[in-house]
Amino acid sequence: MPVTLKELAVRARVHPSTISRVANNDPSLRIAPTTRQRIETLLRETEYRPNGVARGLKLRQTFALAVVIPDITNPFFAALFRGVEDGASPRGYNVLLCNTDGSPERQRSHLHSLHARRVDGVILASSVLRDPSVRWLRHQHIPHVLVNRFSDDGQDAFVGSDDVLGGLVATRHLVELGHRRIGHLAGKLTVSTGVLRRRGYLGAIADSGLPADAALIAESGYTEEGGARAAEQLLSMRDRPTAIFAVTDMTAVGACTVARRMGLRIPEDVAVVGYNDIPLASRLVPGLTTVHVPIHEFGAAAARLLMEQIETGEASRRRVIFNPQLVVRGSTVGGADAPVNRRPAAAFATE
Amino acid sequence: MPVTLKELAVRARVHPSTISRVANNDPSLRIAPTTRQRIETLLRETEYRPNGVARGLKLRQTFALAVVIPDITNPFFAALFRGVEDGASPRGYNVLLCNTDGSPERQRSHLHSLHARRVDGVILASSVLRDPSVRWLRHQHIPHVLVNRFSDDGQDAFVGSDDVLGGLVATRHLVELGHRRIGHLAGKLTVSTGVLRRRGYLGAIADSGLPADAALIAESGYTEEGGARAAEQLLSMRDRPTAIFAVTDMTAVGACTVARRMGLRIPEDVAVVGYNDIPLASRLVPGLTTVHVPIHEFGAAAARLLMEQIETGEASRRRVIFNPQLVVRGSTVGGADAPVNRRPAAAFATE
DNA sequence: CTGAAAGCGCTTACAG
DNA sequence: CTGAAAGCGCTTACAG
Repeated sequence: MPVTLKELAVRARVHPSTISRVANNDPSLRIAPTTRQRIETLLRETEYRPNGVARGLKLRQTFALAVVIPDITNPFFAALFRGVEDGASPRGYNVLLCNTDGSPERQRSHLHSLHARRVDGVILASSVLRDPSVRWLRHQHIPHVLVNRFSDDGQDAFVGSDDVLGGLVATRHLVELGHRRIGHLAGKLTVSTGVLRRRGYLGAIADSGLPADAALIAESGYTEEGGARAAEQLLSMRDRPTAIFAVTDMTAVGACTVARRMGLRIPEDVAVVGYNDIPLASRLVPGLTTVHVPIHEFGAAAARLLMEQIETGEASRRRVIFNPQLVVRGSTVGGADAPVNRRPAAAFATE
Repeated sequence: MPVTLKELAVRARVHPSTISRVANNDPSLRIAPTTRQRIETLLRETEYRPNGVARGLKLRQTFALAVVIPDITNPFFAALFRGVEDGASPRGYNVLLCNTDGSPERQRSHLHSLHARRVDGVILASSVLRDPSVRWLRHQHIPHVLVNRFSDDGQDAFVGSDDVLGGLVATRHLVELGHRRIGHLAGKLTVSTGVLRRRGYLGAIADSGLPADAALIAESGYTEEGGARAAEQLLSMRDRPTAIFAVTDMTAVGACTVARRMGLRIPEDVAVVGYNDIPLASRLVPGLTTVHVPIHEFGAAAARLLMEQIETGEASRRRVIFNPQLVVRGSTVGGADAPVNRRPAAAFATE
């Protein structure tokens, strides 16, 4: 059992409160230098560290944050988590990690458990539109920040990218390469990224004067498997698309696998664009053209926004929106994977 | 502010302890059915959930575990974490995640912080041999399990693979393919996996009757960059190796990148074997031959071993050692990546 | 059958 | 200059 204030008090022949004050460097404490000396030595000898649980009960602050995501084995969320920890850890917070696998029920149950644990705040990257769990967070006055996906527009602190713009530049890139039939592996209409990236796609098609064709949109969800399934559907059409914009890199990976299995060459027979620029994207052969977003920065910015709420005690609706940037690789332009590695330009943040 | 026992007691006109007993389904409680009814309704209406911090203080159990790893963006550790959470979450534990980036100082500081927080136990995957932090965990009687790497042989609960055997089968595979000069990207001698996999490599070389050549061993550490650097050194030799066994998949990835940049074909000019079989390994082109270990199971087994210690209150030195299994892909055998093997990997990843 | 009390280990406003 | 007390929100052995 670690040493307690009470035990130290006995050994130093002072009151426990005095030990506490010395340990916490209470500036209002006037104390005989010799007594302070004695206590400080004792503190060092015993390596005293206040019991965080008792401290948390008294102070009503646990210095624990939580990150709730679909799945940490997706590289996107791993990078996001690092951003959060790198932002929060230097300021004394520890971070809990909860995976939902996209299940609203698991999300709900995790949030209840985190609330019972009195975490100081929650970063949520798994929300859907009009998410009951997010509304519950607001109702409970639990400091929270949504990342990547929002729930009710403008109602919560949020960090993400301009998904309409991202969908637009991705699709416009394909238009400019001369593609006339461009398919879209679409996210769900219940998720903000799904709705907005699709809107960007449709906008670019409209701008280009190409005919809109609903048959070119296949809902893939956000999994590699879903991407494979939806791509198979598009690529089996009589008049199949020569290019595909996928709502995420993982769905794009599924599409590439299927294309290859169908004997189609990338990019000659079908060009593919993803979204997020996860580390995997540049390692594929050919490299995956994708919309770069600063994932690590998402996490760090979310941590900042969250700690700000915790420290001021006020809920915030601040939004940090990063500018997405197209990164061209071999999956759309043959030879773009030249050995010389191109670095994505720094993204611009608006706060 | 969430509702407390005291407030509920006032509303139900009973003593707080009675509410607590009803909420916890205390079997020794004899209570008038009508009173119980009244209390249960109140509990439901208010969605009462006991304050976990207060509960933790009283019960001396926080139902929080911690996972300490070098870096969650390494797919190996992401899969490991999932295993832990999947094992611990159904039993009511939440899991904290701490990244050390391989720094002993960060590891130490994280462990101190976790101890102050009174986590019920720690799963540590970043230990070195004779690790002072691990000794500190033992000294503090903090339930802990080491994963993948051990510190002092047999002194702690441990989950891992037979690293000597793994190094042996990987290297023997290259010998059997006819390679006579086989290089090794070696882990550090301060880390158990580094020492043991190297021992397996040396054993296979000795068994085959090939001459041992110290120049064929280059220390890479465990990063992709380290792998690239060390591989460049080996592949620049006059009498360069025709095959390389890398201590982990990530270092193997670094080696492949360098080989390609030097104009060497894989596997024709240089064959490469990794270790761990991270999800990335099967997606590379060519696929990476590697030593498969059940990463998710590592995490789940570690969680089991840890919860066992927590629940019995006794430290354990139990060891769970998995058998490594060679997986042959295109990085050592041309054509091993035949399309027929190329099902999309089972993916539960969402973005 | 239910209540009153002690105590987990802290912090801090108040006394003296 | 330091101590004594209250209280954060629970649980549980003990009383009645």
